[in-house]
Amino acid sequence: MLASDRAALSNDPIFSNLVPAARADLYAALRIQNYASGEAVFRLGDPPNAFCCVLSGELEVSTVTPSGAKHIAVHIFPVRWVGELSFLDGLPRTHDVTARRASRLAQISASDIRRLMRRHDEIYKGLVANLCANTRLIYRFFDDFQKRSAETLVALSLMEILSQRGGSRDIELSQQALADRIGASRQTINAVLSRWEDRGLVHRSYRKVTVLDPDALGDIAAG
Amino acid sequence: MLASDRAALSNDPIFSNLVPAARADLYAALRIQNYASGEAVFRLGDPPNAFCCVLSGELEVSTVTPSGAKHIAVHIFPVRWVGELSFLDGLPRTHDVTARRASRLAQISASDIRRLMRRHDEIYKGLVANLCANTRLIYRFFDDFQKRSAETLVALSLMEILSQRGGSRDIELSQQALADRIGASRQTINAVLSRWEDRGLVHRSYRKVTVLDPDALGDIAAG
DNA sequence: TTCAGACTGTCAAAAACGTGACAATCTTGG
DNA sequence: CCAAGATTGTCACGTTTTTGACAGTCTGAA
Repeated sequence: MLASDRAALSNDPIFSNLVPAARADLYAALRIQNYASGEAVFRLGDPPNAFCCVLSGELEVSTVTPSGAKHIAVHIFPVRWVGELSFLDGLPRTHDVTARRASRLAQISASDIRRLMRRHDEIYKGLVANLCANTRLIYRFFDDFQKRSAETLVALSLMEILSQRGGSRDIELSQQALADRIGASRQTINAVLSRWEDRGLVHRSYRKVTVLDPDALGDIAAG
Repeated sequence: MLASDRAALSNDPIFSNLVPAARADLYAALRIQNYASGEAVFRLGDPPNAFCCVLSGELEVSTVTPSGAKHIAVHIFPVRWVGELSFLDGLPRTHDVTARRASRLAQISASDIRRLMRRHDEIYKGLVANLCANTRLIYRFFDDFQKRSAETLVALSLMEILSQRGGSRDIELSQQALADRIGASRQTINAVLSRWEDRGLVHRSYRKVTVLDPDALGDIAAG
């Protein structure tokens, strides 16, 4: 484990203030692993293999629709944990989870996390807290996505991603990826971004959108 | 508590096989209450007042969109519990919950459910199990709703409701309620149901849709 | 029983969105 | 460096869906 890994973990909102005994056990179970861009972390329908924390990089949580299109449910940035649901109910994975770029993950194997959940109530409660946060997020998405124009949905998605990773206003997503996230066509995304660029709200570049006027985008998202 | 209430509770998938001590405490905390059609059970943003089990009737879980339209996230039928999320993370209600018809609820007050969660690990785990089930349901909705035609969405919703309450094939929802559930206009719902009635798949009546050919509807939902 | 309010059936016009196509541009691996 | 593959910009066309409107029907409460 690198110093940067420790630094990342210290910002973990779920487990950063465990009692020392639980923290020691948790950290002892961590295995750092690098994933290449495009590499699968979990697969839909699989029994759970691990509980993971994104230390750097970015994960994509997605499914494939019956017609073969990809639907991206959410993007996950450091420092967030993924994969608690299957350990809390014992059922298969609900989504594919893929590294969207070179990413560094702290993983706990299935047997270790089950042991840790049994041994330390705080760790069990950490998984529950993570599930609560994810459930609130998905509820909000589900409701926000109803009866909204493509323009509003793009604004909502960009604002959500900005809020997940403060700092840069660059959003490194292709127009196709944005389309897969909101269930629109690439051309519609392109048209929306074109209009916005003309108005000076964003700047388009290759596989990237730079938000220039977050307030205006927020207004569109709220509309 | 009536005999019918006890019968309903014995079908509860979450708490029906608790150890006797926990079950006795849980049942002692139950307060049966009747709600009139349209009456509010929870309200979005409120601190949690109770954890509830629908014994008879039907609840509607909804939010209001910025434009004032209602979005119905899900309908809840007997015997299901609602309201665990706010007790697990201590945050406000995510949705309005309303009785869609005269309904009978078994309720546990906020202070009682918090006490029971602390005292009986099995009861805490019951809330977690309920949250897991609800989260899986909403994940499935969120993914299923992407890139689908209104016709497919109506079929999906009808099939989901049928699966929640086996038995009758009557679905007592107005066309407006169906529209609010899938984020479409009432006229679109009407057109879809008209087409289906012509083909003999459903029968329309006042505030009600009767499914005549569930297999054909399932095929449409899968498309 | 009656009546107000809710619900349904239907239509035409307009807006939003998807599809297919094609050329130009950018990135990446060999 | 170069070529293959991915990404972008843009267009025309067709389809789906929304919107607004209005008349007729049904229900539930007074």
